[in-house]
Amino acid sequence: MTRKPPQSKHSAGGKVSIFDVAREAGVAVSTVSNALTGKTIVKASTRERVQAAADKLGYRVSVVARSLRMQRTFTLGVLLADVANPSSPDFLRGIEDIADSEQCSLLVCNTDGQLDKQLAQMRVLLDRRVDGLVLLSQHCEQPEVRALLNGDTPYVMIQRRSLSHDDNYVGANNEEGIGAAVKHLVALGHRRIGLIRGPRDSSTADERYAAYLHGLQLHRLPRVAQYVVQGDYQVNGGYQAAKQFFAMPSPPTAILAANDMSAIGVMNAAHEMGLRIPEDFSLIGLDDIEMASFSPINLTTIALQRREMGAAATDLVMKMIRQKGSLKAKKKIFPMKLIVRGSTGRVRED
Amino acid sequence: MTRKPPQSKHSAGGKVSIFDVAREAGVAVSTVSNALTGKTIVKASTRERVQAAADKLGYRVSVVARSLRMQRTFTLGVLLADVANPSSPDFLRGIEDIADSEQCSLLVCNTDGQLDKQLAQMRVLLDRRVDGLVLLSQHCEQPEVRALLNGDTPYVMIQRRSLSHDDNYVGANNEEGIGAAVKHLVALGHRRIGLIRGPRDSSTADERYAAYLHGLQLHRLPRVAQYVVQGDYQVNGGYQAAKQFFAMPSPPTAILAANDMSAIGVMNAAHEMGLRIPEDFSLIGLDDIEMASFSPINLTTIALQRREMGAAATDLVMKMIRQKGSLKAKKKIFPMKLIVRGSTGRVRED
DNA sequence: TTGTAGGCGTTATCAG
DNA sequence: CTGATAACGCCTACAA
Repeated sequence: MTRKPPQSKHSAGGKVSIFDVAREAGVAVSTVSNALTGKTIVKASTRERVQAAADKLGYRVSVVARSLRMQRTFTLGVLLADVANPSSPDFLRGIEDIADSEQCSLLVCNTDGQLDKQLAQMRVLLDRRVDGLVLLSQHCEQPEVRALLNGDTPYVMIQRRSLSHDDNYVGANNEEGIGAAVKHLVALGHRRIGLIRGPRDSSTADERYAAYLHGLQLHRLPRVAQYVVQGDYQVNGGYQAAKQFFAMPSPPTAILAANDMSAIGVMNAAHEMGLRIPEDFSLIGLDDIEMASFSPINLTTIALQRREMGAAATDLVMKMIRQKGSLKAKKKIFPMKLIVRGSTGRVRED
Repeated sequence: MTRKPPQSKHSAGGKVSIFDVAREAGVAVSTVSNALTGKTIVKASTRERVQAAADKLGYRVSVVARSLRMQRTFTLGVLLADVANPSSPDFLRGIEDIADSEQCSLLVCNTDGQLDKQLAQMRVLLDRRVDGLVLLSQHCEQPEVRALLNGDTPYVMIQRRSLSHDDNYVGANNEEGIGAAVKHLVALGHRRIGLIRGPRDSSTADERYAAYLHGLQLHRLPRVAQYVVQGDYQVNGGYQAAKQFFAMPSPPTAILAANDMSAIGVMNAAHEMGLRIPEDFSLIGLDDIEMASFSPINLTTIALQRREMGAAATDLVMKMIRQKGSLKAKKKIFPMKLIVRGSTGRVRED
């Protein structure tokens, strides 16, 4: 029953609050709230008066206060390995497309692929009470990660699928993409096809490896253990792998790189060793980052619909947010398409 | 087991609050707050008890509530033209470096270089009460922008300087960078140097244009109006410009591109026209994005310390935040360095 | 249609 | 050292 001292306790800190607008417009705060959030319940004339008062005072709603009250922050957390990786921004744009249309903002974090950083960033995001989480190529089997994901914050995985848990998941049809690539190479006469694998603890890298093996089998090509080298999705990994390949007595005549960046690494190595592409060997990347299309690179690659995937993932999260968590995990798999450019050619006659 | 009987008015929504921890630990909420935020005022034994209770309940502070109370969101807003531009992520990493170390998160927005989008995003960021703003290559002279910047939210401009206002500013020494490039070309015997300009309404593009003119003057080269073509910092702009150049009866023997992406556009055009670099003409980019160093590109370019610039800018904002706005605008100019690679060579003897 | 009051989860201010 | 309590700015029953 403590009656509040109902006068000018507000507008003290310089910032103008909803109270000030109410006073200026001569209405109650609830009316201001209703008017400004476009509720049809307020009379047009009242709304105009409120709007005028708000404009006059330069009032801007505090999303912080609204978030606390509504238990909703209109914010999504995005976890990337690295924004600087050329394929990340495309996913991000897709995520943003949907987030924007849903009045949500994006809290973007880099993890550099390190588990401890990922955990720290996830905790920050959760403490900030983001409405949802979009996890791009993140660790997803580690128990600490699962523990954090166990809360009631909706999330979706992109390009990393858990075997033991049923998550929202957006990925690509690796079987299809890699299959087309192998087929393309075989058609050009290649029989010794090297693979630069993606990093460990990556379901996507595993899938692609399996697809590669399957491709070989399909075309009755021998499996040569040496022809599979571990990469890291980076230029350097591709460079090292290429060095390794070309030190072999009988090197592959074609290389399937884990991604375009790895393929670039191969190009660097080739240049250094005086090998020409596709005259001396063929090369296929994966991602179809913009760079791959530039004349000097001109890389045959397997395209990923990154922007669409980001958008689809975010769509899924938004749905879960709206449904208050009572939505069972959905999966969405996007097609992959082989883009033939200049880095592949007929096998050289030895 | 996670569900508790609703005995208190708190902990109703499933989320455990500071009240629950207080009850569990048998102390007051204020003590929990003090203990968990590491205030030395609490006795060690109490702190441990509180910590144990918090862990047991899985308590996580609500940054939302804290933000409302403290009038500080520990959030910075970042405005980019486009994350997908290869130079953006490097700035972003620099910004993140500092933000992370200051426990701040980043709200990242794209504006696509459009004024209306920029204004909308700024409003969103301000409504969210970000502690500070980092504006990368954004419009900064428009009155609507100034009006928004007029509030008490600290901000810093990167690569866009206002003539009429005294802002925090982080930029690069364009005079130095362009100067070195022109000098390099002149030393190689070039006397017809073309410039692909950056977009309009960009102080940086203006500065670089001025530096180019100054460079010509310094080496007593004639100013040829035709040799300056408008670009857009994109591949296509560079492509178009190159087409324009090589349609001239006496085209430039060297091209200075507004940035590396424009230079790539020139490379694409050259390839199409059967022109070789640097045999037929020399090319210099600007930014030194990673791509520029890849063997197939191998672009001579003017390097920008993007990550450092992002970090410096964020440092400035953080300082302003701490000083509660009573800090006069600072400027920081970073050096630019010419990186000579394979796209420049001696002028061809005609 | 409009007004009143309570509470979202914290931290800061005091009083013990 | 610890505890009670008042804001922070907003939305939303519910009352008028």
